[in-house]
Amino acid sequence: MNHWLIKSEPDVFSIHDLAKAKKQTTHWEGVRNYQARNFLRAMKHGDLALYYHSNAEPSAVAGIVEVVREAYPDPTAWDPKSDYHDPKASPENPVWSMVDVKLVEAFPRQIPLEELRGIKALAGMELLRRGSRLSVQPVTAAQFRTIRLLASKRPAGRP
DNA sequence: GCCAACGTTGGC
DNA sequence: GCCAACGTTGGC
Repeated sequence: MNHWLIKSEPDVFSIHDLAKAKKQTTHWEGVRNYQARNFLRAMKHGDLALYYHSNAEPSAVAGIVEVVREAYPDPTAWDPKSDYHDPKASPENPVWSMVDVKLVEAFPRQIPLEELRGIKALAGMELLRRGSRLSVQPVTAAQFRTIRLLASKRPAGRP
């Protein structure tokens, strides 16, 4: 099983929105970066992903989701009314893909980016790379485990 | 709101 | 194929 990290701006769609969604499941549409798309296409049913809130206060890992449907065409790409419209795309040539993800857990304590930066075991994470803005990215099983464990503990350095 | 970093576009 | 200009992402 592979592990991933997916970003969403909570003002657009937060993990709490996902918790309220039908079957706590959503289409992960709107990815318009080829590298991110290729990672979406590599996702397998049952893979787990960290759900990251970007452009948030604070930006943080907010929970975990599970891939419940593997990549298929993203119809918002050829919808001229969609914010995600791409004139290159059509039903015959979808260009872009999406997966379906289902909520596994909304962390009772979100892990802010600043805290992640202080953790040695996470030093190699793509998310922490300077200038990194990839919205779908792989994480190692060890990184995934480290963050999941952090979410169940008090913040580092507090009594 | 600013701006650095990055990806994409298009002229040549 | 190069690269300048532009648009976007996302931390701060």
